[in-house]
Amino acid sequence: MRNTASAALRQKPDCEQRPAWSVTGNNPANARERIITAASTLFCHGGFTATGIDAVIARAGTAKATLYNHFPSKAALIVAVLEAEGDAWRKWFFERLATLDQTPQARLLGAFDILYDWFADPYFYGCPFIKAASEFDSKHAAVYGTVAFHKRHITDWLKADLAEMKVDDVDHATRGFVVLIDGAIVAAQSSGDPAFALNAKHLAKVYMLQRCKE
Amino acid sequence: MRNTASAALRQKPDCEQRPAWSVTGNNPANARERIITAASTLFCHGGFTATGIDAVIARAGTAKATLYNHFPSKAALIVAVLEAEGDAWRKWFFERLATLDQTPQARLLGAFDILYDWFADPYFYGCPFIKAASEFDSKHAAVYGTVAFHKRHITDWLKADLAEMKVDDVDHATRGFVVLIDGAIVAAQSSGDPAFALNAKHLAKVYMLQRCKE
DNA sequence: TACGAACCAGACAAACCTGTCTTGCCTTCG
DNA sequence: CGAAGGCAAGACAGGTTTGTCTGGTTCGTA
Repeated sequence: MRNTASAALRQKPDCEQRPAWSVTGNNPANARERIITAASTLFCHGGFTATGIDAVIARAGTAKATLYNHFPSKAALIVAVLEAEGDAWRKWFFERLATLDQTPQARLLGAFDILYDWFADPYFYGCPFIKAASEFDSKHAAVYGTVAFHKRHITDWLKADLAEMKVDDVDHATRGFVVLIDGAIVAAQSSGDPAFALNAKHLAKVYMLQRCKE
Repeated sequence: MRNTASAALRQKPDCEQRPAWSVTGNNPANARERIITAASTLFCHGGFTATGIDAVIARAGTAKATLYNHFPSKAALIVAVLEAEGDAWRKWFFERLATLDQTPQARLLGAFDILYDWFADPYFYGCPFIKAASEFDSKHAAVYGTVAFHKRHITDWLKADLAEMKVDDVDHATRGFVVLIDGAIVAAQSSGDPAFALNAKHLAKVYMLQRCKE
């Protein structure tokens, strides 16, 4: 194997750090959380398949047996990572959302400012669920279950706010906001420019001016 | 290795087919094209890293030496696949775009109908460039070069049409359309519902009504 | 102190992955 | 005809991956 070009496809595990919104950033005594934290960082930066178990335990500082004591397989670890990432992200996002003005308009527009802060984090790595849906086929039911669960949370929130605004067609409007949010995430991640959140916000504002009854 | 749960992370290579827009769908005598075609299908469905060289040559019906005669490494094959996918997709997209009315408004809105047809293809697997940008770190320069090249084509087209429309701020408007297109792709792919193209189209229409000078 | 749970370290097996090389078939062209 | 080149088939090497197992250490509690 003299051809070493494939080494360019593997990542160096040292430089990745946890983003600010993550709860499990510091080193807790609990081995399970250390594994989840290390795996989240490595999976989300280097890819789920490309990152090996050995890299995870090296970063977590645990034994391999400990990992397989907590998770029956790498596939189960991936699902657990996605669940933990979703929990932490939603906690961060909805807590920040709760500090905004109590009108649905203010929340819907302010959400894009929160997205901006997410994108501007120096350790921003994109949305783990979009990554997982990109990397795995839809046949992987467990992975796609976590994707659907997260997306359901977002759409439930959007629907509630849009219904409160008495918008014409709540479902239609919700799907429009899903497009704006997903698009902002992908554009910001693939370009590295967090300002796409503000472009999405502007589209949302124009939409709300034209669509809102009151 | 009695624990076989990780088998759930690998794909069955038989069921994937080429989408309708693909040019290299049929089996040409040329070995290089057969490899590109097979690799495109397998990579885009099963993931770039998770798909092995053996699966590619088995589907292409070639020898391993033939593959390494045409491509120096798997990393080079991935780049070649992305370039071929981009060429074929842009050819399909812009040829369909050319059949639309010759006003920039008609082209910009009609583009979302073309996206709808793309999403509705039974073998739609999302955007290879979004997949690649999700799976690989931005440190992989060759991969990210193809992503930037493709994105540049799209933004150049958007900018030309928006400038022709004499929209207020062409760059700002272009970024808004990038959000709409990326969002429609991701929402449609992760949900399997092509109608997100029409939600994006509606947002574009509202935006153009409010923003266009004439 | 004794005990047990949790954990670290690392050897190990079996499979798989990338990349190289050999052999031989078949086509094409001088 | 004969040489050459493209290609299929597949063995092979070296490394990596997931997952298991053993042995020893630490820590909390009775």
